[in-house]
Amino acid sequence: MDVVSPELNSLLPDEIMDTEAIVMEDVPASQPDGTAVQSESGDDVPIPMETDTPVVSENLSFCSDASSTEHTQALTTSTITDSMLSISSESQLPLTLSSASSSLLTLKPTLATSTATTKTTDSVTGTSVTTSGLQRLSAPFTISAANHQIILNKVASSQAIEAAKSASSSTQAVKQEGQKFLVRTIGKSGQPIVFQLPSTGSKPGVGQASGDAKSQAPQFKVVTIGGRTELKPVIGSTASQVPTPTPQVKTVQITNKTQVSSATPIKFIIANTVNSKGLTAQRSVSPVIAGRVLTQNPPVLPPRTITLSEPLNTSIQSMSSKKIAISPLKTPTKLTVVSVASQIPTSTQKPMTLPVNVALGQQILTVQQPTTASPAKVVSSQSTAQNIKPLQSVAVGGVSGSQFKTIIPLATQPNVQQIQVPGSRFHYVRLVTATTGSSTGQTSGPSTSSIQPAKPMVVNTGAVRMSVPIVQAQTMKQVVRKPLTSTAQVVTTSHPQQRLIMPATPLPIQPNFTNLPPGTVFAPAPGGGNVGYAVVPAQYVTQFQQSPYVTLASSSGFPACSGIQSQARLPLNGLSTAETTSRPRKPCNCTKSQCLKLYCDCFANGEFCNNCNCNNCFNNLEHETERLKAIKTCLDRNPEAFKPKIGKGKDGESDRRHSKGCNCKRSGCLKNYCECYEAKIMCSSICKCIGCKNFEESPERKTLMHLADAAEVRVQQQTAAKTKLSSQISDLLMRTAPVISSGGGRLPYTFVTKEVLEATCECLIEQAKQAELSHQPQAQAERLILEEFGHCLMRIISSAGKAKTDCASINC
DNA sequence: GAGTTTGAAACT
DNA sequence: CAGTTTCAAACTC
Repeated sequence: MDVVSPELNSLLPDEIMDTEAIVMEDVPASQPDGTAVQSESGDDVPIPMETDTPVVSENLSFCSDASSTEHTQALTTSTITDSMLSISSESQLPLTLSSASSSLLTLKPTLATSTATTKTTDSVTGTSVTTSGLQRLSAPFTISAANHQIILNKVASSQAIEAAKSASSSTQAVKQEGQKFLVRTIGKSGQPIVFQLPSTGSKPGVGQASGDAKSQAPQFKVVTIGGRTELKPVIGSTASQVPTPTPQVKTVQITNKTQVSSATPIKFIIANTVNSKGLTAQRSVSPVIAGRVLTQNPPVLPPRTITLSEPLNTSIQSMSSKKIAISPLKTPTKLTVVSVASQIPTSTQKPMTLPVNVALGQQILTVQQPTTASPAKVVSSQSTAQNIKPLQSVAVGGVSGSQFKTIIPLATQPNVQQIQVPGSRFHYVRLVTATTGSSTGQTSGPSTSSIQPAKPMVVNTGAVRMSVPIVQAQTMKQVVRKPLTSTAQVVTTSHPQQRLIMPATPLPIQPNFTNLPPGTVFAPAPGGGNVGYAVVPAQYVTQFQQSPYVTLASSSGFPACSGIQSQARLPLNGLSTAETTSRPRKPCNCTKSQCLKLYCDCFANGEFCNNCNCNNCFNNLEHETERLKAIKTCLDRNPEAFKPKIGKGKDGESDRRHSKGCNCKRSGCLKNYCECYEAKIMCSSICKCIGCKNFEESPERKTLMHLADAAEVRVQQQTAAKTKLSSQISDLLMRTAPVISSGGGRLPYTFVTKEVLEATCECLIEQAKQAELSHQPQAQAERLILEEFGHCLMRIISSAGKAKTDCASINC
């Protein structure tokens, strides 16, 4: 993934982290204005994420400014499950699409002006749609569907509709209700898709659209990408028809733009023309597959990728070869949001507004830029949420100044906010000062934790060491990731005192919470106030919660660090917390690495050493500086160094598999040397092991499994036997003790002297030897030993009773 | 418990 | 990226 440039990153909201990639790529203005929409169906290889959280639902709210009358939106979605799509433009045409199921949605308004030129080119590597001229997105649209596709065409092109309908077996009822279009029975679930238009009804391009429709009939071609039919507009233009250079896109599997072909599922691509300078520039869109920026480089023009939050009207042309891959999300569903700005040269230059709300899974990301353009309204609806609570916030931008709406109400204390990242091993406690408490409480949404509600803590960040440089962002938002079953969260804020948790420079530390080992403290941005983020192991948070008032005033990050350095109970290598808690981590024995390299399991698991046998250990808060440096080094070497190695595999494969695969050569992957075997998973295709025997049908593996099971059974039996014996002894003591103690004598166990104990052990050992010599089964041997132990106890008790009786007689 | 084996991590 | 070295855990005796 390309590194975010500082200047671009400064414009990025922090919500972009851990979400689907959102890329806006701008092409220098050396070419006629156009829009290149790259629909791509790259490989479905999911990008490793910090969590294995599958995103079931997607919410996408896309709002862009088209202050001019020209506007083009192209929307192509695929694999949308429980998705919500909200598209809004400054041209007073907010759209809200809410769809469920895996409908393939294509929203492509035709060009509103006769000068518009759209040309679709295809190549082996991709398909691009180049739009020249300005376009207007206006209602009414023609909605047609074909194979879970919806085509919105402002022009009621009966031809296209009929063609689409004829090709579609699914029935749709397109109903226009005032400013709403209700498309029912879309897709498989029948979840209605609502295209909601602004109440003003002012659709600048309606009349014009009709004319355009006549003069320029929409041309849609059915393109099947990834086995799904996609309608791709082929819009002719009276203007200069500049052929679009064939985009050089990797992993594009669109082989035929006009014919149905089978390919991998296409990605979710939104192409939207927005207002910007240099509208004559042809804009090339780089598809992003699973967070991977696939740059299509025009033969002449360098690729340029801009962020959604970038003020396009000011800096598009000044940037070149800058890409930002926003928020790869670990999900099979790919999302690519491409926004292409175009503007009529003669139109009034208006400040670009590109508010974008992207809700992915349980997240809604909001990107907003101040604008002076006409108000835009984003209406987001989430009608298909299954496990999602009602959408808590809908960020609205596009109006002059900040016009965010629906900020998640925060129930937590303003000073301290806990962020729990699903799948992450760490909790993140946002450290704020009291002066910022009132505002930060509003803007951050730590209440996402469904497991550990935040509790008030007194945090003094003034002395917290800020070790990770973070450049202040223009907008400040927080990413709050929630478990799947939790409520969709939107954390949107424009509060200036919150900062972007994302390096503005290509820091080795990725903008990824899970990459941050515990103890990491984000430094406040220069002038950004004393707001820091401390990455704390989950255990620490738990401890903090147990002690509601914890003062973090130590320069070393946490006071009394030694006192809280108990072993963190964090999910390790894909194991659940319960698994890890039930199996305490082994203490390390590092001698040379100072426990600051991944050789050390403690360090690798993001834990402090505690009760370890290591020498010269630096993996503690006393050596925070060295530790953070080591963390940085590790992340520099491997950004995913601190991520669990065991993650979910592809569909159809085992749920758990090694992220990198093993490289075993001599162990046959049947010893704990093998990380796969150690994790109790089988080797996968990505393993590079030699002589692997750790596969499903392996007889060796089965044998080992049987042996392991047998051993486990034996352990359980022994445990049960010991428990039973203990119970029996306890009962026996309870029965005999009153009798003995009633006379004022000693209890039976007081007769267990050293000599008695040694004699008992000798008896037990002798019994074991006899059992071994007689080749008794282990279970039988254990039984005999236990019986002997019982006999010994009985003799002890009997002797004790006899001794007491004798004593009593003597006393008499 | 010492020594050996092993493979990941680190290094070149 | 490949080969080598380092390292600590796993394993054996």
